[in-house]
Amino acid sequence: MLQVHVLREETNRVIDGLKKRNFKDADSLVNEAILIDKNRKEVQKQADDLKAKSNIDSKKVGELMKAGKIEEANTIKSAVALDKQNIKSGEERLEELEKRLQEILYKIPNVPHPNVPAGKGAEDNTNVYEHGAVPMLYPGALPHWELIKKYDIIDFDLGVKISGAGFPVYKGKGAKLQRALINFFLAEAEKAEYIEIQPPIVVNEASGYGTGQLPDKEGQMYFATEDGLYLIPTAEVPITNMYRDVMVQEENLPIKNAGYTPCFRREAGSWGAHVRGLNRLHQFDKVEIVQITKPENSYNTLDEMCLHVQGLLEKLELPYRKLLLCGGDMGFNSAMTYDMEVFSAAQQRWLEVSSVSNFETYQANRLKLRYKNKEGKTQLLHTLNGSALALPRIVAAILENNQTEEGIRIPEILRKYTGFDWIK
RNA sequence: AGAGGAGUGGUAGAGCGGUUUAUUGCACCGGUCUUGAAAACCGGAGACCCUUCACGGGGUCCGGGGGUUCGAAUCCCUCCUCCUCUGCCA
Repeated sequence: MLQVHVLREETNRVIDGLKKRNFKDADSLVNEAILIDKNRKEVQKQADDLKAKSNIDSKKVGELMKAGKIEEANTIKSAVALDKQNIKSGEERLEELEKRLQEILYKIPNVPHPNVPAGKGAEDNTNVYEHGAVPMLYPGALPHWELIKKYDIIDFDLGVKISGAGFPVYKGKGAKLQRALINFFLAEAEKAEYIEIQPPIVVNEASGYGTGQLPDKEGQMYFATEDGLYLIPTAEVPITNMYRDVMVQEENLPIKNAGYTPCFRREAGSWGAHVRGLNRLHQFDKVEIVQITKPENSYNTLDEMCLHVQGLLEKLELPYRKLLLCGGDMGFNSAMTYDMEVFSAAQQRWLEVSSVSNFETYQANRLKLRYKNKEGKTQLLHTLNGSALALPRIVAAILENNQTEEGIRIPEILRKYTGFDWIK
């Protein structure tokens, strides 16, 4: 969430920025937040002054009692009791105002970076880079949902039987390919000096709020009602929340973490025509990279993280393009996002396999994630994350792009992880 | 899961209803001394909110929340976490 003082001091920048997202209520929400905050300050001032007075009076009671002046003490006592009433009602109003302010702030998305183009949706994203040639497939080449049956490596029907749609079972070389990719991604992350994390894959409510899945997106997460825990939709949630309420030492920056986890998404309402096979699942595997940086470094870091992801795709010999998302297509929390899409040759479609974002202070403000700068001032840090990478669509592209009449060729770089060169 | 114990500033650890603006040691930072360092001595240190152009001032924070009281780190309730013992189980 944005800081109120930013709304107050940079009102026009915020409102103009939000308009790039097509965010309709920008004017009214921002102005309402400023107004409530002003009100809040007045109420707090009154309550604080009254508290200061009753603190002094209470101390006086103690002194008078000690001196044996019971009469005078009792007079002050009753005065303090009256002040207490007023303090209590002031605090109730304060609490109410703070709650209302918070609710409004939760509704305001992050302000896009100046370089983010305005736009409504996917059609307004900017293609900033393309790499690799689209492979020519032999006649009769198959989409991945046919290939997995032909070679018996992933079984959706079995998943339906034991869980439901969107929970595939990986078998034999399918399972090993999956495991090989995870190991490859983690090894590459380690080379890039990310510390590996194995976090819990269920999180509490506070963590959901910390990274911004709550309060709005609870419908997208699986929820264990008995224990009040959510299944994570991405490793971003547990990993970034490790730093909730943390004051980082400057010499420990930047923080670089990478983690492999399964991810769970209910995908309520997002099932449609293009979601066959591995294109969209309720459970999938992903390696996520997370960085926490000083504000002045975060955009260099965003580039660095993109290049890391691009390197992975190049090593896997997958043709890809890099998109700068427009305001309307960006996630709620993000100030700037690049998507990486691989070309899946049999489907003849671009598939999103990574999303790399800079949240600036938007998450850090909720998380209370800060450091002390050289002047000794406490400052919010910037958080960033990116998929490196999400597995299912990578698997789909590898299967489709590398198919031959003899079988599916495993990319060179993966062979030491899979232990086999072909799926036949 | 049951019984008992405990959660205090970076850390260790006092305080158990009003001289606490929370003792003190260690660690930390600054200074004196020293060629330099160590030791010694002196001094300083937190977070958040409000107020002020600024100096400063006020408020809140002793695991979280609630209560008793004129006044709570201190008493009561509740939740969380940790430790010990018992039970159960990968």
